[in-house]
Amino acid sequence: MSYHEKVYDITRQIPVGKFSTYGSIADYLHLGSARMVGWALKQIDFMDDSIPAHRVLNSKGELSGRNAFPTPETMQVRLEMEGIKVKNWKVVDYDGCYWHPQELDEL
DNA sequence: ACTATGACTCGAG
DNA sequence: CCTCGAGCCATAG
Repeated sequence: MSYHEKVYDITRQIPVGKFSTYGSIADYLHLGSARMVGWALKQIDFMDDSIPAHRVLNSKGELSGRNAFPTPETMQVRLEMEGIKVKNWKVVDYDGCYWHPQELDEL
């Protein structure tokens, strides 16, 4: 299983109304670099739109990948539809919506 | 083999 | 809030 698939696998498991970050995913999968997560995610839009890539943000809760979507607003609109408030390209309630893949092991 | 480029991150100023 | 530098590593040319 390539690391892209692992990234997609984790991304698909992010709960609705929550978001995760490149760093936490890279850390959970032991990729050694958050850049790899971002790289893997940008490959998605043209191969599988069932992956909620909009729920993966940078360490500050900012929508750094908005430009890779059809329109920059797509990412924010999807997040707000799921209940995550976004202001000036960043999550308002960071601590309240943050989700770490580590929680998969605690179930 | 080498360089440049990221949906990145963290600390310092 | 913003800028820099360093560390990161798969991919593209």
